[in-house]
Order: sequence, then C-alpha cells, then structure tokens
Amino acid sequence: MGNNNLCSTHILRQAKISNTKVRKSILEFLMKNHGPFSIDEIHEKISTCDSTTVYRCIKKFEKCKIVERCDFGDNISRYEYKCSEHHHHIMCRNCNRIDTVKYCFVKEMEKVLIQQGYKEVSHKLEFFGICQDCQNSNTNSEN
Amino acid sequence: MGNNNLCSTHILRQAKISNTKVRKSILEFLMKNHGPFSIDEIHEKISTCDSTTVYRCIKKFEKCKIVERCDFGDNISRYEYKCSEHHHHIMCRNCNRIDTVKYCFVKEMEKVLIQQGYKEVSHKLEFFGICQDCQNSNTNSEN
DNA sequence: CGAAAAAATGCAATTTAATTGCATTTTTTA
DNA sequence: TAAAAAATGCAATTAAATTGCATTTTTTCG
Repeated sequence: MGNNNLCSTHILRQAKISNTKVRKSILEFLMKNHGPFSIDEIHEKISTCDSTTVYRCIKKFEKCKIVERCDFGDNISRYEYKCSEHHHHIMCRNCNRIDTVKYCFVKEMEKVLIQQGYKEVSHKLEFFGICQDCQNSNTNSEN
Repeated sequence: MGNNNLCSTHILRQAKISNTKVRKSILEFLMKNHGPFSIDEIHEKISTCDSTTVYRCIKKFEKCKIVERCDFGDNISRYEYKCSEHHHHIMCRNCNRIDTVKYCFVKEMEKVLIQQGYKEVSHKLEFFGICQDCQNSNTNSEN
C-alpha cells in the first residue's frame, strides 16, 4: 500500500486514536478530495461500513481537529479535512455546489466572488468563544 | 393596543401576508427582544399556539425577509428580527449565550471580541450565491 | 508472540428538529 | 356578509444524529 496509507496511519497515530480500517478509508477519502462532505456522501464512498460508524469516526476526527465541520444552514453538517491554508466556502443557493474561497476579508471576498461569476452573493458569519461568565465560574459543559 | 401592535400589523401588511394573532405575537416578541431565538424559545413565549405553527410562521417570515436564520452548528436554527443595522453574533462555546457583534472585518472583529473579554475566539464564515451553471441553465430549485 | 484490556463496529432502537396531510378555524376578498 | 383563500391544530411522518449492547478488532503489556 502506498504513501497515502502511510500518511493517514501517521495522522491517526499522532492523534492518539486507534488505527482502524474504516478510519483509514474515511481519512484517505477526505485527504484525497476537496470540499466539505456530508456523512451520507462519505458513507457512500466508504461503502464497507455502517453509517453510524461514519458518524462516530467523524465525531472523533472533529474532536482531534483532523476535520472541521461546516454549516450551510440546510441542517446537514459537512466535514472537511483540516488542511494547512485558511479558507472559506461558497455554496450555490440553487444547486448546493460548494466551491473554495481563498481570500479573507468579507466585503473584498464578496467582490471577488462576483468577479468569479457568482450572483446574489451573501454570507453568514458567526463567532464562537468562551464568555467571561464561563471563564469565572469553572463549569465546563464539554465532555 | 399600543404602538408595537400597529407596527407589527404594518409589517405584515407590507409583506402581503395574513395578519393573524399568532403572527403578530411572534413578530412582536422578536421585535421587542434582541438576539436570535430557536423555535422552542419562541414557542415557549407564544404559549397560545402549536409549535408547528411557529415553524410555519417563521418560515413565512424568513421568505418575506422579516427574519433571518442563524446557524451556530448545533443543529438548532435560530431566528432574529431583521433590523436595520448589519451585525454578527458570538456564541459562548460553553454556555451557548449569544451576544451581538457590531463590527465587520473578520480579524479586526476577533481582536475586539478578545478585548471585550472573550477567549478562544474563532469564527465560521460561509458564502452563498448563484453559480454560473445555475445562471445559464434556468433550473431553479426554489419554491 | 499471545492473552487480557480497551476501543471500535454493526445493528436495532431511540431522540429530536423539522415537515406534511388533513379537517377545522380564521382572515381576506369583493 | 358570503365565498374564497389562507392559517392553524393535531397527528403522523421524515431524516439527521445519537445511544445501547453484543460482537469484533485493535492495542497494550507481560
């Protein structure tokens, strides 16, 4: 088996999680292919395992920061291999096609997207952090 | 009944949708209170109607651009009255408290949030538009 | 290496946000 | 004010995601 196998194995080892056949398949699929994928899309490619297992693997990957979740507001979570360069996405409101956006200042980015041929461009931006109340009280709801 | 009632009635009329008791209650609640709310939260306040009706009203409001949907990646849609000034949100990763963010350049904004006392600040930014394929073919999946 | 411990998997069942169908009620039209 | 159109309540359904548990695979460590 080739380089990719070694690579995925290495990543799993480094994350200190079990190096199973299913995890390797999922990780290799995500590493070889661009763009965020839904659980269903991943499951279709990794046809050898149950979809529950995909859910569990991806959840583990997310916790280990191997993948990142993207939300496009259609109640379907999509996941992407967390590669080096910071980027965003654009989804067509009509066909749901997802493209990569490499620029990073909101208004500027929208202009570039319009130049690229997209129309009716808008964006969703949400922030996450730990608020002061939570910093003071030590209650932490993460498991 | 006071000014708020007139106001919500006017908005519904302007949107050319029926001016019902339930819709007025929901709209007035959203107009009086800041921050995006889940269907459950709205339903608890508008205790006189079925939750299905809240879903349907909010969907209608969204279509008429009276409210805007926010996604924080927890599989719960939240809705906010679409007031004049452009802004974003920050949700505490621990307690899910949601605050308003009035600034608008990503990295700058993160700095301001950190100055405001938030820690471990990150953001999610997704774009939406109509891609060239969809502009060319006239298939439109919206109903 | 090989047995014990730990972790992952498959399958079935469950949870929960959201949607749909349909009879009834309310609102709008004219 | 009567007819038409739209909204509502309730029950049932859909679909993404989660959980429990028996079985299998992987890891640990003597």
